[in-house]
Amino acid sequence: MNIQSITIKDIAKALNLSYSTVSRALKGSYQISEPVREKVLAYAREHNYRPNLLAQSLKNKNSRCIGVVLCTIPNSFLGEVINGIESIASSKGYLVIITQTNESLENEKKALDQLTMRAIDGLLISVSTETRDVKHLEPYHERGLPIVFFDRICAGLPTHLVQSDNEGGAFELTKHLLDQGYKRIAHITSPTHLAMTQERLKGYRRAYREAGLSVKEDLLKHCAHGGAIVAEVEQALDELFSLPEPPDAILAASDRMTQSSFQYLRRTGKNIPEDVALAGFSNFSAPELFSPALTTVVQDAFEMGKRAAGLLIERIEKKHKPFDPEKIVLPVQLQVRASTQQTITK
Amino acid sequence: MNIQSITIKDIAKALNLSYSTVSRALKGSYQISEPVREKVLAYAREHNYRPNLLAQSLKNKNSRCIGVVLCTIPNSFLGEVINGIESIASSKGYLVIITQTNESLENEKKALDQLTMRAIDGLLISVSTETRDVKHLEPYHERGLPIVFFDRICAGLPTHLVQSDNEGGAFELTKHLLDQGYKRIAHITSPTHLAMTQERLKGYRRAYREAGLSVKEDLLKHCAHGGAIVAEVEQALDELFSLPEPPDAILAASDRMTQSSFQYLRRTGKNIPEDVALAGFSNFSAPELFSPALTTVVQDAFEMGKRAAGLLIERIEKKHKPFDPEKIVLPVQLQVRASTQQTITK
DNA sequence: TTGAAAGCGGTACCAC
DNA sequence: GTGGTACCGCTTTCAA
Repeated sequence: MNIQSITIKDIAKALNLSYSTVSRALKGSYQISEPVREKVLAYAREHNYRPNLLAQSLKNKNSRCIGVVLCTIPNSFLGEVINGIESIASSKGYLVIITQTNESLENEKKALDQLTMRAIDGLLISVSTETRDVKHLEPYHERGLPIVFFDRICAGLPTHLVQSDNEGGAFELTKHLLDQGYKRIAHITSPTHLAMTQERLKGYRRAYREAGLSVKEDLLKHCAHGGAIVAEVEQALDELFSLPEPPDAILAASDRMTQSSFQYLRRTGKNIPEDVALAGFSNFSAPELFSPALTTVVQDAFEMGKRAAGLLIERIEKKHKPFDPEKIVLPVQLQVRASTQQTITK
Repeated sequence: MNIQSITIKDIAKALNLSYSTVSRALKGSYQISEPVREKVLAYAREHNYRPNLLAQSLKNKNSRCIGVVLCTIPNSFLGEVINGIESIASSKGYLVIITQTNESLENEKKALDQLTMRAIDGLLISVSTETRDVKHLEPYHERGLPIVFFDRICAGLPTHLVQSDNEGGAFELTKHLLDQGYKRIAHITSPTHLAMTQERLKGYRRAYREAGLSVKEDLLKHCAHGGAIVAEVEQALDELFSLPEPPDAILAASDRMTQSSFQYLRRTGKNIPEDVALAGFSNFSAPELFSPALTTVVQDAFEMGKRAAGLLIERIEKKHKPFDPEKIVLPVQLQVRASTQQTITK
């Protein structure tokens, strides 16, 4: 479909000018006489001239589009990240194209294919749970596509990274739970090969260590699809509560895992926080409206989007200058609410 | 940025063929000899040939992209609609480009501009609260851009519409509240000029009428930004609870309004459902986890996306055939929970 | 069956 | 300052 009204050639013919003159006039080129410029601009305005961005992109080899790859759009955390990205991108005149992986590496590759065939100027990516390395990204990186990782970063490419303080968040949350007297804190999280998972585990372990306690490995559960499938979270919980010593607290690694755990506990008649405490990395918009109100580690999603987009666009626009890969770690915020506060000490 | 490896011309030169032959071979054109075709395909595969979609689009005047315009991405209802759209679009090989209006007509126009300059093949749009007519869409429609309205439809264009049964949903919810003994049901909703608002009001009024009661007009509150701004919802509630006869129930028209109302009631110490009942059009993923569990009218968001995308792509692919504008009204589902069930009758 | 060439809409180099 | 023209990568008509 092409909704083009008139082209540069039409203007040139109508005004008896050459294509190049019209093109220059339209771009406000310095050396075009005032009268000609005005004539062109007036005609263009009057006939509602609109440049064909496809043609421009083809010629200029840039599209003023940035591609975003993430696992899923309907997600309170990622939704806000997207808004952060858009706020920066649109202010700089970039269109944002979002693609979803649904946690599949296959889809991730397809998305990259689609995006790059359309000549995006840069890429923001939060990898899928299935992604173990950056092999599929290397060809693009080598050809000069600016890439910035956000949220779920993946090592191996000398480029910018923007993420939350996963280690710190997990540490604080675990410490809080231990302080509240919970001792058997189950951690439901993503596959170990993800850097994010490792970082959170590190914080979790550090809190135990600093409390002089040892981690029970059977309380660590990894969901292959990062909680995207409710059944995998339920299975993890089934296993946890079948243990000789079941957990007295659940630390979930994402919105989806937190919610599925919540529903599970509710359904199986466990009282929160008396029987089991529940807390998670979560950006629900109203965690205080849950019953009980939910303790969360909140990430600055909007800021993450802004920073990632900012770094990406900077790289795009200083294309040929070398740069130092930056790693931005955004602070997270522990919000303690009723779901982890027991009145009596165990 | 262009991540192109090799072009058709490269292949042609390497194989000593003409551009056109290569182009045809790549497309599997019928009249290309088997050996030539295989040679081209093999070479292309080996050298990782990837077509330049921009060039194809420029030439073919179609881009296999569809544009989506909606108010905001981080929204549980619209997020699911997007997924519905993507499920159909990607299965048919279309890339989806989503743009947000944030409830501003100005942004809506800009988004349309961006999308059409990039030659989208079709448009899915849920208009902003500020949008009163389709004037800004007419030029595109007239030039042949297939358009399908979804969710917030806007009359005036002979095209497909996909929406929820707003009238029925509001009717059922209001009837339910009346049945529960609530008499002064406040309705917090969007501006009256939106068709959706009118339809819901119609259902609301019908329920009152059928119950033999008359509607108190001072219980109807319209939020100019559709609830996007928390303050406007709070102001509406302030006004409602300053009335000589304050409401005993709140019927909110969207997720955002429902949530803001919930927070307001909580903050001002009103008990739900004893002091005030609360219910709304809402697609929260876990309304049962709220305290109290929330009565909702749930829309089939995913289906809405699927149907809208399906109709659009059908129109795109049968471009020149005439068509009958269809209006699809999807059923909604009333889910009664604790927030509207009082134990004692007033 | 294959090739030559024009053209999609714009840009930019090179002349004048 | 302005014009002529080649070219971005691909498609397609027309000829051979």
